[in-house]
Amino acid sequence: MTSPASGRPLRADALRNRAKVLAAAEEVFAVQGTSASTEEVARKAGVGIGTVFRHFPTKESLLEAVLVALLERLAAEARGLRSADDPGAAFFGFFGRVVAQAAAKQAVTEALAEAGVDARQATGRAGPDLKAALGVLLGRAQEAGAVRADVGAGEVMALLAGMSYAAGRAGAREDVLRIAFDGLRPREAPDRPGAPG
Amino acid sequence: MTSPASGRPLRADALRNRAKVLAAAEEVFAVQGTSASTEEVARKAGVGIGTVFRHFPTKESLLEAVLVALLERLAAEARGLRSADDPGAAFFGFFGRVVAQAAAKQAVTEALAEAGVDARQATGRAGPDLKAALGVLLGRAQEAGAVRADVGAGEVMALLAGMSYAAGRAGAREDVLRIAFDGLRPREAPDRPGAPG
Amino acid sequence: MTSPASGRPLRADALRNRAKVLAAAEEVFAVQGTSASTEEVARKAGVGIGTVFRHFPTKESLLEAVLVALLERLAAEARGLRSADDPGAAFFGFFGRVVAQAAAKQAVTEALAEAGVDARQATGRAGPDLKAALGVLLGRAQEAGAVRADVGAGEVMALLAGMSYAAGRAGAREDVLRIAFDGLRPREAPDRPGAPG
Amino acid sequence: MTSPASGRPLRADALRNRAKVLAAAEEVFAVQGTSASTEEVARKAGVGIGTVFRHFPTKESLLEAVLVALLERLAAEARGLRSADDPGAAFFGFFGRVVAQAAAKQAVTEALAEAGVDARQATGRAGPDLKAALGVLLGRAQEAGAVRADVGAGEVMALLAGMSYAAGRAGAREDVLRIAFDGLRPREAPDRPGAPG
DNA sequence: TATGAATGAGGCTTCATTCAT
DNA sequence: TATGAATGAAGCCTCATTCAT
Repeated sequence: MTSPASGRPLRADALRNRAKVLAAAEEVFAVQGTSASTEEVARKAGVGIGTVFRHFPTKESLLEAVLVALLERLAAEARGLRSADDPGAAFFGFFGRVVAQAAAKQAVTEALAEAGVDARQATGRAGPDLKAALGVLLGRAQEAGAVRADVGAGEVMALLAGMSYAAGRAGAREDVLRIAFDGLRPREAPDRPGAPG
Repeated sequence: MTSPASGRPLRADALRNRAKVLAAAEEVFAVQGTSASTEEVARKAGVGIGTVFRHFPTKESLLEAVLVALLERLAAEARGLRSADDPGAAFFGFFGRVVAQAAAKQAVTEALAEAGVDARQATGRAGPDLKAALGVLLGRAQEAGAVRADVGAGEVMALLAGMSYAAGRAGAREDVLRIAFDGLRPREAPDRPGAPG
Repeated sequence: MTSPASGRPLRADALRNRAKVLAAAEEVFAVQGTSASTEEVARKAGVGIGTVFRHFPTKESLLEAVLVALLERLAAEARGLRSADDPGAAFFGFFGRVVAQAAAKQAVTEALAEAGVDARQATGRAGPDLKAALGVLLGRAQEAGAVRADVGAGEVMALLAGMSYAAGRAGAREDVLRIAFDGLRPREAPDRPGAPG
Repeated sequence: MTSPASGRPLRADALRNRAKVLAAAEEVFAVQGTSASTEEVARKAGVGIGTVFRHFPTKESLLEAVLVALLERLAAEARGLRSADDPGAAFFGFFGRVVAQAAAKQAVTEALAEAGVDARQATGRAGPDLKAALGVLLGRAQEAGAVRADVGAGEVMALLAGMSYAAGRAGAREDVLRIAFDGLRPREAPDRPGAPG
């Protein structure tokens, strides 16, 4: 997602501008919600409004780019945990960090929801990419017995979106996450200290 | 919520119009989101734009009224289940129906979120009312051993909002609810180290 | 100006309502300017908006009625001074009181201006009536040598409107009136008792 | 007053548009009063409504700009007469021309009134500037014995506003001005071409 | 006749998008 | 390519006026 739809690679300065705009948009939308004006984004980025529209021909496309960037970052983080020592901790840790981020940036929640809506469309490859990376974490956690076997990546994505929403709007956080985590754990309490023989 | 803020009760025809507007708003906001125009609401209600503003002097006040109406309806339903035979079924059934509604009406989710944000403010008494009614269902379900004892109404509200969001946006539904419900049920092995972090 | 244009005399209660509306309009327009809403007038009068429009079919007609009432009152006061002992004092005193009133009620200035615009039209008989009454005061003051002989009632009306405006908007009052009064006095008789007040 | 509040000077074409809008506003407000619509101003200026709001973010700010422009023009004219040969003629001539202008442009009267209301606030520096320039003309005319010594610039401003109002609304003009001028002249030197012999 | 609810034109303002500089 | 001025559709809201109760 670093070149324009047209194909041709951007000049270095144009690329830099694109990045500035994207960063500004991320922050502005995070703070003011997605109804913030494009002008505001331009101001924050220190470029003219025309430059914003040159890189993102539509406000919607700008919004999409922000969501894609967020999803890509999450996917990258998930991929980095692919071979963590403790698969359960990796999975739950990742889940928790995403929700914490979402509490601060509404756009994260939207990105997750968007990605969940069938995991294609607007966000292009980013949704499926995240889902795949999350699927790997999930699989390993399931193999390790830390997560019940009968849930799939799709459900976890949805749960993630829901918890992110709850974290951002409704005042809860840890308490609600605890419920979701317990719901994700194996019912039988497989091999965990403290369970019956 | 059937008389205007000003005082004196409305004439029968005015009351009818108020209801028409409210119903139209509910539907319009459900379908198009809360950014739908007031004009659209008026059109759907079959009244002039002036009539909408006579009853709800601000778009915000109209939105609030819609949310309050939704919350009141949910609270009423919850209160109706106060003495249901099977407290567990009552609680989980209610939870599930709310989420199902939310899948169709985005406004329900917003109402829940709004209500959760400390349960006062914009939605007035409606938020706390729902929380209280839900608390009763929860308490009985807990007494009956159908729900774990260490969760409160606030967390359930937040979970409800999150699940509603997930249901409406991310494509899931029953599968995700299953996880949440399992998380709410008492563990077979009550005390167990390892909470989310 | 106590019966409707239609002819038929009003019932006692209707007449009372008309008066209430007129009084309310006078006060509301005085305080908020002529852009105050008709609804506000109805509220102040304690009647329904429909009643206001029954008596004054147009906002403009209501405004006119207010102006006419003011002019009639001024004309009546002027007529009451017709045979005052000191014609000069009567003339200047009247002038000063009108200006003082105008400082508080913007509508007075508008009434005078309206009346001056040819002294007919909108305000009907009221403009000419005031002009005539003022003319009498002026004539006697001129005969008594208190006012220069080469000014007519029309010019005095215009001067009155101008001073009223100045008094209401620009911060002046007595100082400016003094200039106008000196301008009205005969050149030949420099010092003379009776200053503005 | 040729650059926007924001800072940086406007591009040539933008400056031209700003001027067009201002001129149009001046004319529209002159003819229809200050309640004329912004849309009308845009139409008259031959620009889109958005352009008007880009230069003047509020209707009030547009109105203010018009008043300021008028006051500045008057102040400039007054300053140009600072060293006129005949101070009396300069003073009275200026006074008369202002009133004549006001007869055509209602906005002039409002500008003067606004400026008189303490000579600050809305019109910023423009009010005091005019008052100062007028004060110079007045002072020289007083030194030359053409104007009585016991009036100040404030009173003259107020008188100017009043006469402007009278000229625009009440039908008078020269006759009324004559009264005001006589009121301004020194009492002691009734008929006077050029001063004492 | 009185009431006040209903109406809708019209006003102000915002903002995504286009285009001349 | 970058800039930011210009555009105008569209949104919210007010208010004079009409009309059913």
